[in-house]
Amino acid sequence: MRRNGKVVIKKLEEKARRQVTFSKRRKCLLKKAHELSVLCDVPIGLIIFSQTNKLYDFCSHSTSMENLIMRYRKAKEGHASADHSLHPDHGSKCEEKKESMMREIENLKMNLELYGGHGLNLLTYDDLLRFELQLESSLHNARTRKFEIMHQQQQKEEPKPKGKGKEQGSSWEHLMWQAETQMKMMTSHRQEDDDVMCRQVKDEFPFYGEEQPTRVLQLLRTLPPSPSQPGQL
Amino acid sequence: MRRNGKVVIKKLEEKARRQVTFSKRRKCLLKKAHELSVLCDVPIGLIIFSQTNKLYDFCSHSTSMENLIMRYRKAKEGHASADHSLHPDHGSKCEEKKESMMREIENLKMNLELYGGHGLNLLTYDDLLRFELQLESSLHNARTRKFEIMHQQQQKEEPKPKGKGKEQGSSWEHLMWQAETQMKMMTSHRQEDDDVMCRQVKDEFPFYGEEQPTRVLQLLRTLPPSPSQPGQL
DNA sequence: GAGTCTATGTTTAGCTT
DNA sequence: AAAGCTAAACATAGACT
Repeated sequence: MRRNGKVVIKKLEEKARRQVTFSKRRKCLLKKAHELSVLCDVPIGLIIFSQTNKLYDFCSHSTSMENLIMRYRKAKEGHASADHSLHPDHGSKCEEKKESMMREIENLKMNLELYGGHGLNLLTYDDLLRFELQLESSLHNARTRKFEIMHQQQQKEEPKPKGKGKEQGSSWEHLMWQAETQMKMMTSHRQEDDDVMCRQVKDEFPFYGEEQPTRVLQLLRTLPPSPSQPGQL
Repeated sequence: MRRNGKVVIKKLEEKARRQVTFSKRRKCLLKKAHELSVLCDVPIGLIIFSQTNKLYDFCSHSTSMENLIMRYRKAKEGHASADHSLHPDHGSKCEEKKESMMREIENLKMNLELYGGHGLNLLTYDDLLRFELQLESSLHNARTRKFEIMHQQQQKEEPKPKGKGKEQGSSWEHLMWQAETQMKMMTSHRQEDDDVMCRQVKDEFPFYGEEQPTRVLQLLRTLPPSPSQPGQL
């Protein structure tokens, strides 16, 4: 015969039998939790520890265990005593952090977009002036760096003529000439209108070509394509 | 007839039916959790929220939900990964998201820092040239916007002289003069050296004065103070 | 441990009250 | 909503692999 009667809900004393039952029923319980969460579209969390301290858990698809714990605590708090001990909130910490990161990303993006000409109209006049100065300073830095590179390149090619102090003057002029030529080459496909050039450049935005090729590139490309050309004069 | 076939585990769309099923199955699930915890003498915690946010929970008698949560976190931490204090868990969901957000922030910051002169040495020469063009275009946009504002301001002050097309020429020159004067005033505290000016400007970086006064300001100020002045020539 | 089998007990969908 | 009914679907104890 199979069963000898209906099961009595009482601790199974035979270790082997207990283990088997645990295995079978646990599986089923997890399955049922899943079914309920799907059928009724509700958040469910289930935590089971075996006697050997192994964890078996389930959490409905649409949420996380931490979120459930947070909600659980909030719900308890509501009608129980303002209580106790252990980490008063751990889940909300995570959520908070994510939100603040989100805000940070928004800000960074907004600021980056300024350089694409987007959102300039949100600046005060004063900030606009400061922005202009900032750009000029950036330009200065970029050009300084450019000449630095060109200088290094040149030194590689002609390994030290003689006294170095004096000669720099003439090679410097050469550098300037070189720079201008290159710049002209880069902008040679530009049309009659400056704005066209601007847009062309913006479409090619990607910097950090070596270090973070895909990440930055991808990111910058997902920024709105800097549509706001400030009104024509 | 009663049943028409095996139950498909999919969200019940009829609200009434969903509610009934939730009630029946929830009761059963709680019962099963209890049975398992007694039969096999294991700690179990079950958290269910109804769609109306009502909490139904079960916790095996020998422990408490808080204790289970603690053990749950410890168990997750153990095998997940060997990293920092915060729970690396959420079955990777939360952590993954945070990490990707972190990466995004890093990228955005790196790009923003370029404008402060930081990290220019990581750019390829080619990217540097493109960056320079980008800056020029930004400058163009900023100045266009500046003149736009000045123009609007001026129109407010002298509400339309006569024919509007021709007069613009002269007022335009006035605008230019105004702009230059303002610019000089802003930069008047500048020292003998350009770089000093650059740093001054950078320390005052904040844009978006009106729209997002604290957020952006705060953020930009937390960026490294653009230390990398490209080497002197 | 874990899977299979099967008789039996339990759950539950669809219904009515 | 809740409670009861009933047959079909499902879970599972015990045995074996």
